[in-house]
Amino acid sequence: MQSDCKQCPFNSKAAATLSDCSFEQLSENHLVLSFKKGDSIIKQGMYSTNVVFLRTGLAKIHLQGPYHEQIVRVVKSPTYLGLPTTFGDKINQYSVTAITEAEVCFIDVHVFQKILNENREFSNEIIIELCQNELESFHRCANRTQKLIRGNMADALLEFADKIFISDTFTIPLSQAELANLVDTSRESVSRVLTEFDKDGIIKMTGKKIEILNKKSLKMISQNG
Amino acid sequence: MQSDCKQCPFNSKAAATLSDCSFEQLSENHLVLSFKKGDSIIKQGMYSTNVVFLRTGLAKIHLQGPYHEQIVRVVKSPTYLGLPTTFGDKINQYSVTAITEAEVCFIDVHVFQKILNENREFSNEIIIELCQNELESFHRCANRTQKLIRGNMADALLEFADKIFISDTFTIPLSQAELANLVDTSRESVSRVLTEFDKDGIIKMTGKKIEILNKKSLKMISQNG
DNA sequence: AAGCCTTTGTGATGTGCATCACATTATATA
DNA sequence: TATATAATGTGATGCACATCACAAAGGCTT
Repeated sequence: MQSDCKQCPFNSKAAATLSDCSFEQLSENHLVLSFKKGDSIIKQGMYSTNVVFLRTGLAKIHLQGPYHEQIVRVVKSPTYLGLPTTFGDKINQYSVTAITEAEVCFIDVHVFQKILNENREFSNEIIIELCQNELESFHRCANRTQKLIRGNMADALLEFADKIFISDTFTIPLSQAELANLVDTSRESVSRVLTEFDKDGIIKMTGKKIEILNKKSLKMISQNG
Repeated sequence: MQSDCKQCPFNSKAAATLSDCSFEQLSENHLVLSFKKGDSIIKQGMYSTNVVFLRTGLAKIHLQGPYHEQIVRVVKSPTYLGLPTTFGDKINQYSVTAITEAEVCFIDVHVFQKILNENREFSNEIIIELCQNELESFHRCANRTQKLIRGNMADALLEFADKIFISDTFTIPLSQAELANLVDTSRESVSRVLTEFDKDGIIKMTGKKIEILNKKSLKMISQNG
């Protein structure tokens, strides 16, 4: 399925700088697919020659660690995915899986490269995004390894509220086992910490729904133990 | 101090694609400085409008974590540093410190940006490098958090041997306290593990010099506990 | 609604490693 | 050469968290 990229409401900031000609190339050389929760969008170890643009929905970036699956981060549309594969050896070094319904554009590498070369602003935006990712990785990694579980769980909840859902009430589209892989703990610890937070009146859990009642406390926990 | 960049023997793969004109711009708009071990090249929190090219020597990329300093990784010349600062808010988000004698070129951002825009190959190379960094970060982070100390120490030693010094005998230009910040442990654990490895005949320590005697064992330890 | 599989809650137990504490050895400085 | 300072080695202790082991509850499927 093709579509007119210029009309796409999820046109990224980077894409906004493209020439009409480039838009046309994009429109004619991409594929839009729909994914259901749990569907694999990018699979670690597989060959691929597409750049992926997550148009709508949420996804998890994850990879096989030495002992268990590791969720690197949760991403929100609109965003590009799989750039390292595209510019590397074409073998996906990580997986991306939809954690909500999602629409995804697959763009052929050669087209993407061509557009990149013909649009300076666009390639600058891509570089900027990659740099931001690098910084985020650094800080995320330092935090995860230095903080205790309660701190990391607090961070995760705050990120869902402030970055992903932009709301203090949300339903995390991950099981506790997945949360554990995101926060670097065991499933059991996730359960324990969440019920602790609930008992302390910091959050309110109703089924899988979470409401943050006391953001200040969460931030305190994030900073101390 | 200026110099002719085209003659620079540490001309990166990326730079090799530059036009003569760009080389001239580079030559006229950069500064070469020498650093001694321990000197700060980039300082977290400081304003900066320079891209840094590490021409010779080794450096550590490090940042302030929530509880203690964290060494993100050790880098080897030739390599660019501080790109995220350049393309971000111009405030350094991490520090870089020389861990051996080092020569460094400071290139003005505007010149660098201009060269980037005028040389597609060059900007492609930069994108590729950033993508590789991202992948490396992912894997490094997954390993560090999942493996036990012995495994992480083994990885560190293997990296020094295979990636940094390209030799099984080397002197790590870091104190054990710094190694601890690199490997996510305590100084004491670093000491204990190293003496363990030495007693087991896996490495031979002579002062600060380390000789890897049994690389197979190190790889085993890296994979298991 | 019955049965099955997945997800979640919670106690009991064990352990890897941080932390503390101090001895010992290198390195720098006067 | 003496003296302060930093870097290392090594034991003893404690604790955060993984792991194990079930029970309970939700969500499927037929």
